[in-house]
Amino acid sequence: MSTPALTPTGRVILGMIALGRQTGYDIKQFVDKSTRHFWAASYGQIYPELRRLEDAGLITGQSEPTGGRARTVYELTDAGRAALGDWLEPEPDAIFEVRDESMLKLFFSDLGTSEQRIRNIRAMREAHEQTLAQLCSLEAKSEGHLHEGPGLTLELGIGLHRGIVEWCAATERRLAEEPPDAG
Amino acid sequence: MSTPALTPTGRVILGMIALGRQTGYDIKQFVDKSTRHFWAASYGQIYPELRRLEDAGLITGQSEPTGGRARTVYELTDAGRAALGDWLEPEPDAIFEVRDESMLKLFFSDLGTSEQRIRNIRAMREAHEQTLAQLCSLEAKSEGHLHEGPGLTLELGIGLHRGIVEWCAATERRLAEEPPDAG
DNA sequence: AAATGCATGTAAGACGTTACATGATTTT
DNA sequence: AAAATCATGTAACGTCTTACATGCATTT
Repeated sequence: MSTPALTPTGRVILGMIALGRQTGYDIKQFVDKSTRHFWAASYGQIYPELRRLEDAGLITGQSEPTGGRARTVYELTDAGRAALGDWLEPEPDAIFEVRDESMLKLFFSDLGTSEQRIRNIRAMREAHEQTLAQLCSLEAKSEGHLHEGPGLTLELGIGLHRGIVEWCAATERRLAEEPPDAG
Repeated sequence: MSTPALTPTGRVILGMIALGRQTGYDIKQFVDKSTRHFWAASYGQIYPELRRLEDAGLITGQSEPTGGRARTVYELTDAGRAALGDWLEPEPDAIFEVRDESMLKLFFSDLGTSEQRIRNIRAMREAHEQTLAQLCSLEAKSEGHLHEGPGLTLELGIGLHRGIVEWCAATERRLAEEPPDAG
């Protein structure tokens, strides 16, 4: 028999606490700086989920105010470590979901003008160039840790966004060379 | 002033009807064969959303049974064409979301063994190899339409999944060469 | 006769974001 | 004195998946 399944947000929270993140606020900040590009979380999920994880006995929280400011510090229980260890095991049906509105617009772009299609690809490229720049600035700060988990996902994320940017650039050139209405 | 905003599932439905898909069932089948890898939709969303779009005056449905089997056929109204045209315009803040559980496991993989990390990357590669194979078989069927919308998104999807597969393969080799515990 | 495909739909629950609300501490 | 940061939380709403239920038509 195995430990009960973690909810989606529970997974990232448990992992973050295992990495030493202590408060809901702390977890949120760190998620935004590290896993956001492949696994996001909002306060509206995090705080209720911390309660549920505590009720389930996977974490324990202690009130540790800073001056007059309320603050709850969490750590893993043995059950929490076990649940995290179970979840960490590879599985063939792990979640992989993409929702890309620019690609959807591109998919339907035969319904618009060819000029609109090119502008859509350009907007797409610019958005991914921004994300790429953010990821690259993170990489610069984490020199020498590229064989560790966070370094590996960062490297993969950079590769993916760079791939999209390059495909967009190449496609922009290709479409510009083509006759606008070759039926 | 502009047309009212489309819901997420409304976007793909309106576009699919514009492409000639007539029934909810038809839309679902086609989504699964074309946009699924970057924009999915389920029956539980599609049928209620068809009602809402009709109530909003963006599509009209007619009952056209096949023998004794109920069947409702939809088409766009002028308002629907206008709403679709508006949405088709590029926007810098278009939705782009990824949720990749294998990457999350990889991110936290310092908490497990290095052998587990490699198995995780292998599982990840195998999953994406499957998706890649499916996309490639679609590409084989759509020869000569690669400058049209669906061809472009298919090409991009293939590139992305191929990129992931290659990164996994390269990283598997790299990690196999490394000492298992170089602190 | 059975299996597959066509076709529609709902109900329950899980999941998620956004906006709002509050207030202390620290930095500028 | 103001702005930014630390810190917690909720309510409303939007969205989505899953599982279930039904039944005809076509193919094997």
